[in-house]
Amino acid sequence: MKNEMTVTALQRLPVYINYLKSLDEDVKYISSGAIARALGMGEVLVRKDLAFTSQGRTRVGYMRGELISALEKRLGCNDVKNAAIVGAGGLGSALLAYGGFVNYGINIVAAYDNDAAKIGTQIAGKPVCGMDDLQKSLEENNVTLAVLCVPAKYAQQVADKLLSCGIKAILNFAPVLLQVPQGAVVRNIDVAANLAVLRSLM
Amino acid sequence: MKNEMTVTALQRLPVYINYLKSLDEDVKYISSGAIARALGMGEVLVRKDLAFTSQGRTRVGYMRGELISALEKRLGCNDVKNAAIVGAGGLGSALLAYGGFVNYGINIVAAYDNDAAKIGTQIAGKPVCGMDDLQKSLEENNVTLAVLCVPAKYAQQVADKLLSCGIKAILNFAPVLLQVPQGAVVRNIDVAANLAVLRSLM
DNA sequence: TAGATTGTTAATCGATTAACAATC
DNA sequence: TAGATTGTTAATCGATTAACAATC
Repeated sequence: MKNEMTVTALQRLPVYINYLKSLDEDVKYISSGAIARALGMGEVLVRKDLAFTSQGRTRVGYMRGELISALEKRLGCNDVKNAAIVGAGGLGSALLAYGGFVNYGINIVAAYDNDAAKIGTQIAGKPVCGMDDLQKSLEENNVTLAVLCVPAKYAQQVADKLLSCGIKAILNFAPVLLQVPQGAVVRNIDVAANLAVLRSLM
Repeated sequence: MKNEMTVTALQRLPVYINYLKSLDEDVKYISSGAIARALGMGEVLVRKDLAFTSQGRTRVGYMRGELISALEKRLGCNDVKNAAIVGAGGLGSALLAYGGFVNYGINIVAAYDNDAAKIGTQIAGKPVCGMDDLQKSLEENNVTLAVLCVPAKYAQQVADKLLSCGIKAILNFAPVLLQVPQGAVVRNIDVAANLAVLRSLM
């Protein structure tokens, strides 16, 4: 299993996983051509993306279950990783309650917020913690991955604090380009921008 | 102002807008080089992206306010467009309350849901409507743009209904590849997949 | 066997960057 | 003027697709 894979290709793995899981249970094997047609992609690209799994069998295709497992393994879904939601507003609360992360071996353990009215409460069964003694709390919860759902205005300063307390990767929903030190990883999701781009494609 | 612009380039326009708006008010002019450094991009790419605005002045750069206006105009932020949130669960409710869409001239007018307990109520001052007589309701609200926040299981069937009732573009949060007819536009945001990809980049 | 399918090498396509003339 | 900056043409880089040998 070779490990050189571009981010572009990596991003397609969840797409394959979702599609493969959506198939009827009695679909045991599937070819690159069938996947490509279903997803509107070129079949060579599908084969190239899936080649690392060594699951392809000539004349047969890929065994669905094994392929899903191999893709999940490549994405790191096997070793469960804890994550925290930072900012327990509307979006943060919704993500706390969202069950979709477990599919990728991600365990949302807590939210962090500095609203005294929220601290100590639970949302969707998960505790809302304060931001004092953040480092200790993150260590106790074994969290190095954060989802940042604070207002844009505070995003950079909260990110700075998170990174200084041991967070290594941030999924950022604020429409702000975070400045982070070498070694930290950030991905951005700007919902409003996505909707604006969609509108201009109508 | 030329109009041939790839989706790739189009997606960068909100990034420029956000950055330019974040600058101190007394920054009147800015060069492509300064923008590039701030955003970690190549400066030629910035110039290419901004050339359509005809705002660049040699030796001077771009006048910030005019540049923002030109970018907003290109994105279509000027003619305000109505949109609906479909699925008034946690995520849908959070998006109803989110104020960031107005920056792009998008007006969230209502939510749609088929939970009788929610229909007729308001969330963040916006009405939650039922899905009966959807076509009429969408027409009355003048909505052709929808944000789909229903569980994956129902995403395709709800999308079908939306499209049959006049919706032309869907921002889809369900981890499902929607099958839509020619002419309809879809963009997908899979939050869990994004977090999984981020994790595997740590 | 013949035919369907994989994986890889070479070619193409599209996006970014380099080079540079134009301008103020 | 000299120097800073733009916009565009040509070159490069990276990702996708075409061609094809290998295989069962």
